[in-house]
Amino acid sequence: MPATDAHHETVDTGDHVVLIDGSAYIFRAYHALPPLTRSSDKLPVGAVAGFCNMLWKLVRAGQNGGGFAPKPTHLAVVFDKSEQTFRKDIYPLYKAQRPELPEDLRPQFPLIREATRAFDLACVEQSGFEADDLIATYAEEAKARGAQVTVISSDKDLMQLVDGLVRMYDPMKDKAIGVEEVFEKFGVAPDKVVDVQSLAGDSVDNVPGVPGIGIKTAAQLLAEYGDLDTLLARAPEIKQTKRRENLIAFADQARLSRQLVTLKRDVPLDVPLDDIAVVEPSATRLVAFLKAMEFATLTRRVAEAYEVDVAAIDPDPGLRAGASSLMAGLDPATQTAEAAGDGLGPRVTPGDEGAPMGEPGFTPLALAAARQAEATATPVDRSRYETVTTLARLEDWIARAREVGVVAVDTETTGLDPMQAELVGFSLATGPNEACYVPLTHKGGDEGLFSEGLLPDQIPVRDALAALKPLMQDPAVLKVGQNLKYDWLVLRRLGIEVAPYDDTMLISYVLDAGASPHGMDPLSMRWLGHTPIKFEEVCGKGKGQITFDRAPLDKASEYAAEDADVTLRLWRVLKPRLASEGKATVYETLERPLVAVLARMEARGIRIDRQMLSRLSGEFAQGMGRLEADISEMAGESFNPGSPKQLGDILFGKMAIPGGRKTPTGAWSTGADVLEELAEQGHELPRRILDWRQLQKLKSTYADALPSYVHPETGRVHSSFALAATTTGRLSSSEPNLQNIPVRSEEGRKIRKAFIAAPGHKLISADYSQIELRLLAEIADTPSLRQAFQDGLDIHAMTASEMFGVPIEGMPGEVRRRAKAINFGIIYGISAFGLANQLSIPREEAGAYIKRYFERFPGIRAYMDETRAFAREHGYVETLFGRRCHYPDISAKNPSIRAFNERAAINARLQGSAADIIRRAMVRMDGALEAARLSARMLLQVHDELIFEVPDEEVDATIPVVREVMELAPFPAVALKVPLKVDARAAENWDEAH
DNA sequence: GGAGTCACG
DNA sequence: GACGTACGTGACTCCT
Repeated sequence: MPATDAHHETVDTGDHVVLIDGSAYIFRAYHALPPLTRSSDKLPVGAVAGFCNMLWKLVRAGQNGGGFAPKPTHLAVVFDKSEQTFRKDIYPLYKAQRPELPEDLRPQFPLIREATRAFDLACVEQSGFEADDLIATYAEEAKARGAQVTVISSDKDLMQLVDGLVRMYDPMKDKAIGVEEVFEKFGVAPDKVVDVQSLAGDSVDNVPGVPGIGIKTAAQLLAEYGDLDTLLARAPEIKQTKRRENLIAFADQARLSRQLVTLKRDVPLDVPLDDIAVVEPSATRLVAFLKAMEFATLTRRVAEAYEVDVAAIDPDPGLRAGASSLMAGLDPATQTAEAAGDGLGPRVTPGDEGAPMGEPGFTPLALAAARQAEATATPVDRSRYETVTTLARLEDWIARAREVGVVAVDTETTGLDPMQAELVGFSLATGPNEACYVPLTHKGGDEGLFSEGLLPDQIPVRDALAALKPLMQDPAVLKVGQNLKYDWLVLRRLGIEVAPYDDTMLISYVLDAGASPHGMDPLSMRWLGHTPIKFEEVCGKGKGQITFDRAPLDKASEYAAEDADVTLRLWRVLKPRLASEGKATVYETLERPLVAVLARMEARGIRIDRQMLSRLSGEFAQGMGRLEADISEMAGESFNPGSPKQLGDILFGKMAIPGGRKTPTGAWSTGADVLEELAEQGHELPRRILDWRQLQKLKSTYADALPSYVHPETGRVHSSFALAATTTGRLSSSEPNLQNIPVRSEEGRKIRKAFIAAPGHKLISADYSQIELRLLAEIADTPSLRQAFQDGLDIHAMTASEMFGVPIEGMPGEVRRRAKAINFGIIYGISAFGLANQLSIPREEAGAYIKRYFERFPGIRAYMDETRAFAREHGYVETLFGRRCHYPDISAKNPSIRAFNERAAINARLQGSAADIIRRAMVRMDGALEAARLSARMLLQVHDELIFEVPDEEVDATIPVVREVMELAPFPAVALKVPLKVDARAAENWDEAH
């Protein structure tokens, strides 16, 4: 090893002093380099590896023509020592926004100091001073002695040091920064950089600057006025009103900023400049260190250069795997961060329209990766949350949200129903652990006549909402929620329409439907390795549960702020996956816009005729009473017909009727199919039971329950539509479920008649005809089926004719019924057993039908085989529009589980494509109606049907618009060969419109 | 809280 | 030849 000039101690002309900003290096390396871990124990060492490679290149400079000339004669790695610096003393907010250190970065700090020592290089830090001040002081002294200086850092705060003798060097971009580069960045020479920074401020370090002045303006002003002091003195001359006023009003703030950004060049150095001379390292010690780190390549290189035997040197015992406590404090989230990082390639599937670039919340991949890492690696620290009690602090948070451009929002209310719950407070998050809760109507104080029991120190609701509203509607700030439709509705009732927004639940749904749940707690566990506070821990559960406004405020505040914190972290992790997995279009076209569409539908609600339902309830009760009398007489005893257990005992025990089946749990099966069969054999009791059950269902689930859902103020029923509930992309409806209102039986349709239009209005029902069969013809590419749809044939009759050779004219009903059952069976991923069951025919016969079907309609079998194979290989299937439905058990060893998943996967492509189509129609519907100046409003969606409420006089004009939007919904994303057909009708009630 | 049943597409 | 089935939901009632 050719020796460095070891005699070199006194710095003078011709020397090259290299100063490395250690802390900055670690951060940049951490974010720029892959999350490398030591293989034996997963110790994170990415930054250390980069650092060692850099040091090696530096000390080897000149030996192999390396570009870092001249070779360093003096070198120090400089670190920040403590948080408390003179800058904090003059301005406490300085660097107050610094995020918590990522968990897998923290252990790398001591390692980097170790690495510096292993290279026998100086490691410098001094309490009370930032690394930048030390660097400035060394640079200043070296320069004074005529030496050349290189500062290894890309920190703009150091750019003020650059001049003819001092240059900077960006280790990540491998790029030198001289006077010219500084001018490019700041628009001024290096000696004016401080003045620019004093004016422009710095949001990262919390340097205030002068409002309304950025780097460009600052440079321009300085070009005109020379320097900061002159500018501030002559500020009254400035023409632009706002700028002039700000410069005068914030002159002191500018001067304070100058104190903050000006580097101290006269720190009394603990380690004198002469002591940082580069000396030859001990090859043994260096190799021992590198070996302990398990940097195979570098270890070999160093050993070769020094001509030492790697095998003869033991890894540093204090650092090698298992011997150190460096892993302590690392939590499982670190592993998650690595796993997540792996999925982050720059890969974007062609054809995907990608994440919209100009939109708030868009982040370049590299930054997204850094944020993602930070979100997962920074442990949740609830002690850092703030409970906001003053309007001024709320304004601060709102300003911070504007600065960041992305804010997570969560509302806390008195209940689960967004149409009725009252707002209690809200939380915001702008970064990991950077979250607050704003309590508004928490109670617990004395419930006096005037105080309403409100706790003190809460911002008046009106003031808080007035402050919040502009942020929630600011087009430049992305609002992130988890199940945002809830918060959207709560806020809309208070006059706030949130936009633009993202929903982490929906992002997860697009990426992982069928693979994992999308609730906040499971998402937090899965992606952050963090268990949030449970609602029950705050409000209790069961009978003793209290509303959120009565919970202890400290606990409530932590809970609420954490929800926003976790939501923002999830967004940072999940959002980049949309682009990298090619699902941004699915999210943007089929999910996100539906939040507002569905929220508006839910808010409208639908009118019901309570009197009619009450009358029906009485009718049903009478019918049940009569049946109960018959039933006890036939059974010879009185029992509860609603108890399957008791009924089973009566039918198959006491009466000993043969042909009973057992449920999977061993109980007698008394399902409708079983009772139906017994009834056909002539048994009277099962018939009565079936009738009784029907009435019981209609009475309890519909006639009695629906009126209880009528909203006290709107007088209408507001269902809730879930966007992320099914594996296939369908919506679901609940509380009440308005997607299963009876229609198949005469008695049941009486319920449907109770859904009515407002006075002067009609209900329009528009439904897709045979949409899933049409999609089967399309996706399975079956010409005869396609032709049948193009010719407008009766598809079931045509199927029957094709299979059984019966002419369509005069076809017996039974023949068509069988064909219809087969068509449905195909959609469900047919099995001989299932078809046999459905048609009550022997399995062999059903098998023969299926065989016949496959022969007559080539393409169907291939479609099913292909779908099975694809699902098996990928674990998911995709709809026509790219929605993914996951089937993790598709390769289960258990044949029945496997077959079940195969059928579900086959069905999912059809059901899911149909769901996508109606979603597209819904997204466009409001705009189309508005463009046609129609006031029709969507009220409900029932999978292939949309229900509207329309003024009488607009009915005729509305139907064609609705039909067109629905029939053309697939375009332009997909051009179907098979036409879609929509039937639409208007009437006073839902039954007659359908 | 799970099981059984049944309403819908 | 196993295995036990049509696909996707939500609400109500029993009963442990």
